[in-house]
Amino acid sequence: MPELPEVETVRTGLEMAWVGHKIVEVELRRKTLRFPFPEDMIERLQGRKIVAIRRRAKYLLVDLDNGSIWLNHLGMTGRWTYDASEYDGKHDHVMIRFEDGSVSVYNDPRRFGVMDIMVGASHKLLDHLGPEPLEDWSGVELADRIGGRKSPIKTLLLDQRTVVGIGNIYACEVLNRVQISPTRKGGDISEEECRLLVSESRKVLLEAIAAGGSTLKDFKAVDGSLGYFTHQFRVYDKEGQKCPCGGTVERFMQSGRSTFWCSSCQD
DNA sequence: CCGACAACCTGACGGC
DNA sequence: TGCCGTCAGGTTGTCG
Repeated sequence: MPELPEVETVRTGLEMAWVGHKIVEVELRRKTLRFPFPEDMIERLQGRKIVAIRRRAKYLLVDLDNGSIWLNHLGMTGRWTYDASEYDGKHDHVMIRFEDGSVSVYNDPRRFGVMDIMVGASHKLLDHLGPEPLEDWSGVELADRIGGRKSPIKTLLLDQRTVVGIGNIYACEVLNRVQISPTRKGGDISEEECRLLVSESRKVLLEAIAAGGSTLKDFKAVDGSLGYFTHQFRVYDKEGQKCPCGGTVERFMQSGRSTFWCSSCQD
């Protein structure tokens, strides 16, 4: 489900619902998602007040009032909702109840999501992550990182070591907007093109955040609202349809993922 | 070191 | 109606 704009949309929603509230009850309906829940996750959350919710890459970092951090990743289909009146959906795996009686439920059909409690400031899953595209990224930085690489630029943009937050939708959209072929080798991308990739990536991500993310099937914000950036897709999931340039959108597989692009304007 | 690929899991959809 | 193959917003680990 979530790339940076979707995670950011969820973060904003959770921030409004959770910050300042104390967790009084946590219930786990199963022992694992992608990894097992930490043994002591329930005890570490119960009785804690949430003081802030941050995002690093596609991870949500929930700051607790004792200094520890509750790490969340939504995988492909993870979703938080609040004020869920029921907690018996087939894929409702986690429930947290706050002091004021409100309830939030984590639902995740494919269970690729992750939850963990960080004790220090670092975590194995965060160690290798590249720059935040909306903060400390630049054309020079990107050129540095992909220089000499033989992998296709599409694959490199998806690699969270190159830059974080970009997934399959936005990688396709950005490459179409800058008219670069997804098959170009990283090492063959000029510094000027890197600058272009950086500025256009930021633009697309910000537009998508403003639209509340992209809803393909099941993505929804915490309050249930849909993401409207889907309507601004130029190529993603548009095989056979018209690219804005007049060409036709094509699809092929790269490293196991579908790439949507237009051979008329991207080269 | 690098890149392709399978694996994790459920559900939706199209073809027969 | 059912069965099978394919694909889906992500990430990790393995193999050549």
